[in-house]
Amino acid sequence: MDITKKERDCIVVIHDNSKPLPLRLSDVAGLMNIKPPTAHELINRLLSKNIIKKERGMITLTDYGNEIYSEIMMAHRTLEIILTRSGVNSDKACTQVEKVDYLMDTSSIEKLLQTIGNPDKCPHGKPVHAV
Amino acid sequence: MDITKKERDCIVVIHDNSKPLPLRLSDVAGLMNIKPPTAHELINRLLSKNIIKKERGMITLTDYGNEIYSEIMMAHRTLEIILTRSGVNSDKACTQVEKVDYLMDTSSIEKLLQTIGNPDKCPHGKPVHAV
DNA sequence: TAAATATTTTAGCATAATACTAATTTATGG
DNA sequence: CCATAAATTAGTATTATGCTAAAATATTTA
Repeated sequence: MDITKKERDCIVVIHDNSKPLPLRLSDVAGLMNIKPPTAHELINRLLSKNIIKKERGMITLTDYGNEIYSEIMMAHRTLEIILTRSGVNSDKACTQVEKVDYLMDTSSIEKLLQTIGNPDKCPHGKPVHAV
Repeated sequence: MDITKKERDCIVVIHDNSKPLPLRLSDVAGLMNIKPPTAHELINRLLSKNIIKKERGMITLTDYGNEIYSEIMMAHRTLEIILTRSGVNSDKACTQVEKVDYLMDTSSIEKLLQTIGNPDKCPHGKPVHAV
């Protein structure tokens, strides 16, 4: 399943801001700096792809959405580690990797991850295999 | 300067097929599997970005276009080497890397390249710093 | 050179992703 | 039940991508 950059960002925003309470459409709009109708459109696309679900206004990732999130994060942290180990500063590494972490196949990323020694922490201290 | 995936592909096609003769619009269309009007549109975008030039129907990269091409190739080969060294097969590495080689900053790629030992050949034997 | 062929360009249209304003509808809370 | 807040719809816009059909240019060749 291919997703766009905005869909990727939306998945990450929903995952990372669902505690203590699940997000509503207006929260997503606020967090993504877009207007509610734009968020509505984006959310509808993610709903139709079965990546998120909405129950009484509460937006959460589906199991499938969580899988996608985990894959994005695995790629993100793997590539981030590779860049920072080469001397790219953390913030720069993060912005660079954000552009590509949702594009590559998990099978290739897994091989990379193994090569760099299966670290369980990324440069920011978050687990490489997030849920 | 940001370019799109199709613009990236067009730059590569123009560079890699300019010998023995420079390409014409219909050649670009043929090589990219798109119809001439679509190629026309794409070529116009690249002309207005000063990436290519057209003289008597002959399409070539500008100096700026060649710079962009070199950066794409440097990123391509750097990432390709990293993937293949992790055990990803050449063809797979290439298709994965094509998705991202035009998106990342050259400064980060240069650091990666240094880390992997500044090889002057990529897995396919082409120089890492192509002109 | 003139006719035939090939190439390029224009016009018109379509889709997907992104984004907005304004208006309407639906919820929620007091 | 009413006021406010949130969500949705309607309408519009832009950029990138892609098409067909037609018109305009070039090029080639007879």
